[in-house]
Amino acid sequence: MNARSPATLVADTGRGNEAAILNAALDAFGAQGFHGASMRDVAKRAGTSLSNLYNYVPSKSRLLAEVLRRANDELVARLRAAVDEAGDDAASRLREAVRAYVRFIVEHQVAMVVSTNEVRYLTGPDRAALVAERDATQAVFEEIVAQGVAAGTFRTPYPDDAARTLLTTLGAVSGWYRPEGRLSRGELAEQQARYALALLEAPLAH
Amino acid sequence: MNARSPATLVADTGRGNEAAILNAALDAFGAQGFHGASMRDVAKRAGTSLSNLYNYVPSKSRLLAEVLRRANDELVARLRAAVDEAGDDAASRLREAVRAYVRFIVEHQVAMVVSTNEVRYLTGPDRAALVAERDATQAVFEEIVAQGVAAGTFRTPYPDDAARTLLTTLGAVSGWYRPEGRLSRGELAEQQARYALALLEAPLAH
Amino acid sequence: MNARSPATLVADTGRGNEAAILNAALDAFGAQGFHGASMRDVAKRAGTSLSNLYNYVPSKSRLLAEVLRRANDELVARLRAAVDEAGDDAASRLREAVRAYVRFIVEHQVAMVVSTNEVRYLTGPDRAALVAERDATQAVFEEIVAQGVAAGTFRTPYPDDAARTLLTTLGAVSGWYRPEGRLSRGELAEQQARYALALLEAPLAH
Amino acid sequence: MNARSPATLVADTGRGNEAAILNAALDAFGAQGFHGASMRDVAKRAGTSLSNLYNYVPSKSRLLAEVLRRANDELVARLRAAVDEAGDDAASRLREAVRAYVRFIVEHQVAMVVSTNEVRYLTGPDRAALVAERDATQAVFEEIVAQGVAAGTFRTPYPDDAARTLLTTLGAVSGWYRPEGRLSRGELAEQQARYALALLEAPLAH
DNA sequence: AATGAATGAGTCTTCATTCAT
DNA sequence: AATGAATGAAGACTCATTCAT
Repeated sequence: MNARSPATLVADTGRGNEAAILNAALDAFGAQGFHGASMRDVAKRAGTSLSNLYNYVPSKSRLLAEVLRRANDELVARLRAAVDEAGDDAASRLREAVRAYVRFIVEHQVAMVVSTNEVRYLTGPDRAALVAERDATQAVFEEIVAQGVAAGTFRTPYPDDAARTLLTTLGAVSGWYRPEGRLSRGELAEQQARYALALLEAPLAH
Repeated sequence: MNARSPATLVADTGRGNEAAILNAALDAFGAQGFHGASMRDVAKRAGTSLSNLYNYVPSKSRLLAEVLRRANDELVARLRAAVDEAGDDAASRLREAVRAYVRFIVEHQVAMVVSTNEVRYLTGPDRAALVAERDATQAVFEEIVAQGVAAGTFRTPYPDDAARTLLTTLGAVSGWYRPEGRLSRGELAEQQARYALALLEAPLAH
Repeated sequence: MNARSPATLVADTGRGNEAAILNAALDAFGAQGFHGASMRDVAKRAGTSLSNLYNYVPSKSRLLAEVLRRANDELVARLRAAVDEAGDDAASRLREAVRAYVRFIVEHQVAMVVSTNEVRYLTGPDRAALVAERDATQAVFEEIVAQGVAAGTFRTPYPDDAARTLLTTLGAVSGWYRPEGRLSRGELAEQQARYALALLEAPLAH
Repeated sequence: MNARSPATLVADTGRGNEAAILNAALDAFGAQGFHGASMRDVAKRAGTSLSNLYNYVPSKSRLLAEVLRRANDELVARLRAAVDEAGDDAASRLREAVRAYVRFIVEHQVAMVVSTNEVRYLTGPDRAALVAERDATQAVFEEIVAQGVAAGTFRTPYPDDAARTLLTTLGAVSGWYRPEGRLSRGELAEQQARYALALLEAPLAH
């Protein structure tokens, strides 16, 4: 799988059509929304029969939940790895976090779109689990912001809301990013990193 | 209607149940999404019969279109008024635009949520019309950014994408704003204005 | 409607297809059982479309409940009327009750069959309501039995269980009665009345 | 297995899961009816997989047939044995037959319930076979009745229908019997025997 | 004998929409 | 402008059954 091509989120799980189904669900929900996509649509995309879906997943909403869980797992893992490998100072850690985030969006745009738009249709424990994972993502950024503010690197007067604002801004990238767009992946990451630092009122070189 | 309380978007139109239906549609689409809400849901919320809906609106998608059009009209009007009344310099015009935007969100949160999440389900001319209106909104900000960059007030190296980023960031406020939240409406506007100026790399007083 | 021909249970209700639907449901449930009959079957029998059913009834089980309720109402009403019109002594009151019961079975055999076999598929309040009505039916007989025992007319040592046994025995008639059978309606009633009196150990003329 | 506790109908057959499956089917059909119970339900109750069912039974309806056949075999066998061991006179033979019947119901209530309610869903030869067995059961009672009538012991004017009425009355016991009920097994048998004799208008000691 | 994956027909129910009144 | 009745297509999900292993 070329790193440049939009990778499918779920690799073969060694269990029949499972991966195909999860990826198909992601695509279907991305293209038509959770309520706009039917289980038949998903089955068609997965190249299997409608009823066979239910050998893998007990319901449509659990299918959404499963797909979102996997997407978030992947995102969180990437973020943590990126931050861990970055240097010590807040600015470079932030930069690496943003880079990883952008990379995830570029490679799994649909996953991000679905993640952003369809979580609201989760209910009960599935919703709670997802919210918890989102909080974990946010915590990564909150910690960096706190560190930078403590060090005097970030001078924003609203550090408390900054991480959330950052995340929604970043997440929104999945709404308009096009592979054939003006900016390369690297430039996009650079741009978003600069936006992030500016938002936090880090001193910038002009 | 007290300006502080969440106002209904559509005031009485002098045509039977029209306003009730449009507002009901807004609420229904906001609560369950376009495909998740049924015409029956809308009728119930509007306090009328299912079939009577079709005396006012020819189809469900036209209902969405109509509702979104009104929301956008209102938003654009407010933005233009705010910018016109502001001073001449880019920074204060931006500040007023952000203020107006935040005020709209606070007063018509559901309208903003629906506007953000459900446009994708419009098709054909309805979609085109809406996109055009959105572009008008964006143009307001683009013009301010261009002005500020020309005047050297905004030093962002990415002025082209800045307006869009600004708008999505602002729009996202509708996703988390709660009337009972920590910040007052004024403080929220102030915060968002500061974020905006920071993003554009306007010199800030520390 | 000739009293000799099997009458439909529900007469025109003045509300569209309602009567047709309820009678169709009765027939369908009678012929194939509650779970064996599909809503499509009911619709077909009623001469309307599947979806139109739901303009009259919210669910399949509520349809069963409604049908059973009406059948029981009719039965109870007939029983009470018959007993009221009978003389004072237990034996003749019993005889009239049995007669009325048999007449109901003959005229509404399917209703009785469904009533006997499909109540078990009711749940919740629908079940409770039906059970209550059944108890009302049983109470009619219990009272007669108690009266007869008190008067010394009925000498059974098991008066407590007699009413129930009587009712199930009578109800079972709906399982084998055939209009073209050996016994006329009157003879059938006479036979069942004699069985009933014998069961209660009333002195019989030999 | 304690004779007092409700025994499973089918003992180990020495063929893998066969007994478990047949007993599970009985329970499932008893709890939800033939059409209300799915093969999946049966498999779950049997503790095996859905597809494994088909290694023992070719279809759902044959499963019902098999189960009913075994139940009836057992019942007929018990009846015959009881009658054979009884004395010569009709009254005591009837008494023993009723006793055996009640004992069967108490020990295999579910089997009786299914037998009563679900035969109607059999078709073709399965149905014919079952009907034949039922006729055998009825014949046992018919013969006793005939004998008693001939001897002047039973004075009912309707001997022809008496056996059937007796059997449905007895069978209905399975519909309301509860192990924790007021009457012991012996008392229940006694009560039903008395009902039977009364129905046949045998002279009773008062 | 046992399983998990697969399927096509069928389940109940809801959909957006139309029509007669 | 307003309603209740009506409809055909589609919704999610389950059915009994088969097949490869």
